[in-house]
Amino acid sequence: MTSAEAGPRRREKYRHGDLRRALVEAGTEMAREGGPQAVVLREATRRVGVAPSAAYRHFEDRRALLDAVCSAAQAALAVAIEGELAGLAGDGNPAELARARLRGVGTGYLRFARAEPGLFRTAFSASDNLRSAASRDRAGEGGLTPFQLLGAALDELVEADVLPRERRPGAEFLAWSAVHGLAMLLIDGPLRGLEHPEAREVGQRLIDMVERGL
Amino acid sequence: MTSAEAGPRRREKYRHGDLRRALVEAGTEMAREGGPQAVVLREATRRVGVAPSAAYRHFEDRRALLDAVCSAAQAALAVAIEGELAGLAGDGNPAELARARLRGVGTGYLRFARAEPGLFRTAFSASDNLRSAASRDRAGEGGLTPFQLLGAALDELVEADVLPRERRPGAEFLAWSAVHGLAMLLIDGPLRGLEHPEAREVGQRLIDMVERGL
DNA sequence: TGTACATCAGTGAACGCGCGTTCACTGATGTAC
DNA sequence: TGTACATCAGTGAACGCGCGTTCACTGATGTAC
Repeated sequence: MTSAEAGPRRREKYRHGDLRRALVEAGTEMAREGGPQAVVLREATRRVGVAPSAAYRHFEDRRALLDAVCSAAQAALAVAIEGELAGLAGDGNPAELARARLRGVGTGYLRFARAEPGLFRTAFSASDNLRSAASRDRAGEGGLTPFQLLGAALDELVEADVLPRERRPGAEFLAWSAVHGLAMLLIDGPLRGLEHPEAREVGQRLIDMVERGL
Repeated sequence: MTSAEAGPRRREKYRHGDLRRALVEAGTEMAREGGPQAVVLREATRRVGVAPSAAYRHFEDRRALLDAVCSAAQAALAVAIEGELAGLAGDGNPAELARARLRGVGTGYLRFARAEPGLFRTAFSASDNLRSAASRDRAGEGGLTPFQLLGAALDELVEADVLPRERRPGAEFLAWSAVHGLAMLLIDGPLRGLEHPEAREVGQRLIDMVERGL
């Protein structure tokens, strides 16, 4: 920032300036293409145009880079869910809106899994280190992680008297299980290759089941 | 077989006799310890006590070995489910029995995932080649794959007039999604490390949700 | 404003590793005569 | 029953590969005087 001219190729300097971010972005692109396995430290430095050893100024080891990419993937999932929720209009009835928001979380989740299977798989390749990482890094624009977005939707359902309060504790694990499981079946399992309308339909049926069974 | 004495170390021969099976067993043991990634061709030959190249008499490549291990893992899952079903007594009421059998499928599935996370992950690391493999190799004692066991349980539910017939098509994907998703959360996800009573309880709640919502 | 200097982000060469796969081979086995 | 032989399952050495990681280094940067 200081007094650097806003020249076009100012990144071609000896000091990169933002190598950490650049490596995470390269790693995220690789995860998008091939899942967590494809996040290769040497390849990331190659894409950024830097020596392999340079990565060790910013990450302790390969796993630390992967953890950062994993956080980025979770944030991307959160953004996808937020995008799904943003379209929802509250036309009066709060119960209906709360229902629609829960469905939106599920729909956004499934949409992301199908659109970005590599990132989706990466988002769930957590190491134990990551559990203690700042949730900020795994959050979307609104500051909530995917899991927190689901929790918030369930809270709204309780507020709107749709979900009995005594059913609320632990409900996120039930809803998440169903949607997460379907996502896995759609991208890696026996439902792999199901095309858009059918995938969407089974997704809606599943969300129906959750709403009814919760 | 022919005229070999039933000596103790007859396997120490130059010709192994059943190398294919031995390699699949070694690979399965490795999968048990570390999931599909841990199925390493060279290591399998090492464990069996044979040269690496010997594997190529029985498998086209590493992926073919992994496919065989994957089938074995699915068969093990089927056996676990069968074991869960075997304990069920039919004391009259066929509707109750059908319900109990569906729950048994889910419970066996979850039990296996928690008891054998490596094999469980391996069972779902299917390659496209595997889709055309004989279902016999992926089946339990009764000849049904895990998926077919679930389908059969749902059929019984229809027969017993518990599940409306028009709800039956595609129902296996909904039930499977929920249970599979919870299994993933329990072994790799945020519910990792949940101990037996709690894990069992959330499993039962999930199965309740499926029964109610189906 | 000008110069000396400490800092530390990135370099480049090297390491050991274990993998999957290939190839010409060997020798125990069971069969044909 | 005995011998010659074809078969083919397993050998052993070698290959190229790309990985993660280390280490002594260098030189652009910003700061202290």
